[in-house]
Amino acid sequence: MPELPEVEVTRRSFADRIAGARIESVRLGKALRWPLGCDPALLAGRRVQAVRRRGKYLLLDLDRGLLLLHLGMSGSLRFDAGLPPAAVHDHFDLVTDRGVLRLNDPRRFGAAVYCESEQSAECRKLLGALGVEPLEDGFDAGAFHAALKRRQAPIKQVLLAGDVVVGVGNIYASEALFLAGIRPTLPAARISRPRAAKLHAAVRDVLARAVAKGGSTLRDFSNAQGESGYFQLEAMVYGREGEPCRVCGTPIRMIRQGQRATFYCGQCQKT
DNA sequence: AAAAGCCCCTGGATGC
DNA sequence: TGCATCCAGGGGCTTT
Repeated sequence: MPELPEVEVTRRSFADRIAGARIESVRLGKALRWPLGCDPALLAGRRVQAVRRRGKYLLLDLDRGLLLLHLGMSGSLRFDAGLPPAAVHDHFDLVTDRGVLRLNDPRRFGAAVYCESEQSAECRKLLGALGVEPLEDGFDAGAFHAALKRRQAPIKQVLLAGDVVVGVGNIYASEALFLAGIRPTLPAARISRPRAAKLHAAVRDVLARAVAKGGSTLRDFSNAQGESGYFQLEAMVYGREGEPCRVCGTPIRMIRQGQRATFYCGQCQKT
């Protein structure tokens, strides 16, 4: 479910409210992707100072150490005082004096991992290879083009890999390529400078619009206050196999790239 | 170094 | 209604 926009919207929905909160306890449910990495009791008494985002990870800065949270494929966070008792898929509760931060994640691809610091081996293993943030100034069209030049893999898979640019998930990869008029199967290295610039703009545009709208979501996304994205991003191609292209009317095609579905318009994305 | 596959897990939709 | 099959928004790890 969560790509960069959903993670960012989630972050914004509780960052200010949790900043300064004192951790009282941690409750763990069934195992997530990785173990917490420390004795939960060790966290009691620490304070949450800030919540940052790196790619699709959320970083909770504590007065000592930090907590990495990832929503995986099916995770969502809530932060509130007076949450109901933990239910089946609630696998992590950070109980604070201002409320409980709860990770609900049916498929358990998500994670909550404690790191002593951002320089720790554990933290670097998870965050070290991540590419640039698409919505920050470091995302530069020229550098983006140069990075694509070094990759022979299909552009869709390079976008998804996250080592060039982070946060572009399966939905927005298809959407950005449609906006840029680029065929998803095109080897990244074959994209010209002007077309790379167009893709650069498309990635920014689609992600920024989704953040502004409160997180697009095809199904059931809600932020940490339990509010749905009040708007469903109208997908141009994602999930629309066989339906007419919104620009030219040609039926949208679906293919598989690395076990993931890709959608595109054969007419608007000829090369 | 880069690319391609595999796999973790549960639930909902679809088909017989 | 019941059961099998397929599919899902991520990403680290292992193998080529």
